[in-house]
Amino acid sequence: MKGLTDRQQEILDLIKSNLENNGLPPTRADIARTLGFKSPNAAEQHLRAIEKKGFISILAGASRGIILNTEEALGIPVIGLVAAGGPILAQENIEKRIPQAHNILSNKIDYYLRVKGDSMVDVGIYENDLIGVNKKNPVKVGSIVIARIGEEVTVKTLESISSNQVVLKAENSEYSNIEINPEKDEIVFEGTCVGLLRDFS
Amino acid sequence: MKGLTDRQQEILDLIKSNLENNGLPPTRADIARTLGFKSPNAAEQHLRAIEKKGFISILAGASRGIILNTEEALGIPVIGLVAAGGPILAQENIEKRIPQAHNILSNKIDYYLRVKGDSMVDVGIYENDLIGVNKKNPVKVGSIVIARIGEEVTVKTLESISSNQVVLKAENSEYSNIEINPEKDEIVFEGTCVGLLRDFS
DNA sequence: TATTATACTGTATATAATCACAGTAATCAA
DNA sequence: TTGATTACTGTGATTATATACAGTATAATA
Repeated sequence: MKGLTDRQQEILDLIKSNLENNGLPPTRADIARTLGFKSPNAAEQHLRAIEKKGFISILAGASRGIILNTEEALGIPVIGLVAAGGPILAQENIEKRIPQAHNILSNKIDYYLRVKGDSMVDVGIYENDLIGVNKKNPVKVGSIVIARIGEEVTVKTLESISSNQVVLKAENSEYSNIEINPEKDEIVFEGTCVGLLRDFS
Repeated sequence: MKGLTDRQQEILDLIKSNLENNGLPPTRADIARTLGFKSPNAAEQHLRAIEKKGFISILAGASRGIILNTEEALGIPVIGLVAAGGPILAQENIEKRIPQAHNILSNKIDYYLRVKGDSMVDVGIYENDLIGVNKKNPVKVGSIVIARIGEEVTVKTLESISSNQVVLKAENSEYSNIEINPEKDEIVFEGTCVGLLRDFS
């Protein structure tokens, strides 16, 4: 799945905004009109290119038959138990997907992670809550981070960080801090916590 | 906005499922095929009737030009400050709407209410969280209820209830319980808390 | 250097889809 | 018992839409 050109991206965005604002995909003529093409065939050919790259599917013969294949359309993955060893977002860790509805949470969520244990109750994060994780947010002192230490994934507040010591703070007085020497033990920051979902039973 | 007949409801449901599963609205022929009509015109006439009752809009001349006007399509209202006196869901209380994406929270959410104050921190409900409120859930002892006492709306745990005393418990040791005699003071249960959304900044 | 991909215009056509018109039949309210 | 609403069949015109074919031009790739 290669990357889209600027023009192709523009068309993909147009399809998304059409779906969002009007509730249906655009026609070739719609696209041509909006982007100023004089021929609907220009839109047709762009759509073919975008389909070839895997971002959409085109239903043959159907009017407005454009289906999004983007991650957004699939939904945001919910990660339950993380299998030891592999990457968090590996297929086998995906418990389900939930529709991406922006505006629900204001920050970009790459995936949801189901909380195990009660080490963060003092900041209102409870067992079985889903925390929204952003992979690219800069990890900074004071933010709640998702860290992988060896094969274990944990959620803690980043207390301090330096070249030879990382301190992760559990927000529960019954737990003690985790201190890691990154020169000796492997620690990877998977992202920061930017949102939270909770179901009451 | 009158109610739909069974058949009309069936067609509205079909439109919704088509949108959800295929990402685009059905054609008249699609509807006819799915429901076993021998004429696409049967679908046409049902759509007109549904439009007349206000549940959809039909875009003249556009293929698949069916737009949902249902509450689900508009999104779930988010209630900020509740104006004194009026009903919670009054237009002026609606801060914004967020897309209804089922699967996000498993329970039915009628509206979201922005939390004021810290009276529920001990059960992990913080100021500015959005709590998902279900209006029809049976109010029972132990559940978190949204209650209107006189003109004020409050979120508390229902501690006990009888004909002459309702006890609402603040989940914060710095607050004391609220005791109300429903024979003297007006108390209305607006719903129960079934979900929670939080944004981390 | 030939080839492929990108980014279009322009024309044409088959067919997908809306939608009007003409009926039939049953139910329900005035 | 007349009219309105519901719930369809059946036909066909009109138009909306997808999509093939024939070009032009530029930039990147092999």
